[in-house]
Amino acid sequence: MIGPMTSAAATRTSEQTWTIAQVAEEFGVTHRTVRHYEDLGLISPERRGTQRVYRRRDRTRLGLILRGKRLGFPLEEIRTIIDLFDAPRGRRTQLEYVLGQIDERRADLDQRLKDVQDAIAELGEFERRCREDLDRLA
Amino acid sequence: MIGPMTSAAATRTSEQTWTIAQVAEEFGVTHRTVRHYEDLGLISPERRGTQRVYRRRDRTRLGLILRGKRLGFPLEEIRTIIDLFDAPRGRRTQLEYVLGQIDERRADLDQRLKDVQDAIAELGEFERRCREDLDRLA
DNA sequence: CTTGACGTTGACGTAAACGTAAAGCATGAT
DNA sequence: ATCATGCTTTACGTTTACGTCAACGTCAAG
Repeated sequence: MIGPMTSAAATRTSEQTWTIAQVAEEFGVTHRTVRHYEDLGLISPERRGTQRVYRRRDRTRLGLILRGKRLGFPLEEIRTIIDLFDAPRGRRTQLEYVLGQIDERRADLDQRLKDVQDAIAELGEFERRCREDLDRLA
Repeated sequence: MIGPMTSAAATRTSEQTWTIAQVAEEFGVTHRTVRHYEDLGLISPERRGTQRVYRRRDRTRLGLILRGKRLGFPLEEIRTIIDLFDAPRGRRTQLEYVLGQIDERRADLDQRLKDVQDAIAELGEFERRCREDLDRLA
């Protein structure tokens, strides 16, 4: 079967769902990787019987996970970060805790931003020198 | 002994050098880490007899390595990148190869830049919602 | 000349992040 | 009914990036 699972006449108004093969394909990872993230508690798809059923929420989290990986964060840290987005924010103390965590994360990301910008700048400078060398050769 | 090695009356005009303990301390890593990078060929300090002698060049490379790590690049890839900076650029074909590599690297870094910017933006949006919640609680 | 303090080379250990079978269900198609 | 597909768990293997001894060299200070 091709395309999202719609279980025929059943849950049409309900949310769209995907199989593990579909999300793995979509995000360019293996099913093993997806299940590994579940083992670590980064995603928790429902079960239709024994099979995993992925919803939009799971795909969103998977996207956050992979972006976090591209930025070099370890999976455990990524888990605490994306859990933060779903954390309860009812009480004032909880909200203040969350806001504190946000500041920590931002400091981390600011460092990454500086790193990337510096790297890009140096690469540009290096390219400029290379082009100079190339011109001199002409 | 404290401070950089100056070998008393000898090489004063020569370059300043450091011991492994000094560079490790300076960059906040262990000596084991520094030697590991050497094993992988990311740095290659000279030897004064049996001991390693680090110069400015080695410290520069070490800085590049650690920044690459913060950006999530594997050490092997980092090696190819920083080797690029020291690559011979005498012939035109070599220069064109280097310029091609630069473009690949830049594409990678551009993706990282977008990732960081997106993450920071989402974090800001999330913080805004949290502050709204906090205001409503007041 | 012996003691530290620091440096060196193995060599094995480990944690993270999966890879890779192996072997068993479940379900639609023939 | 069986057969192929796809999903499942279990479990051991692998790679990366070091940690952690162990055992030895070396050199200035007491």
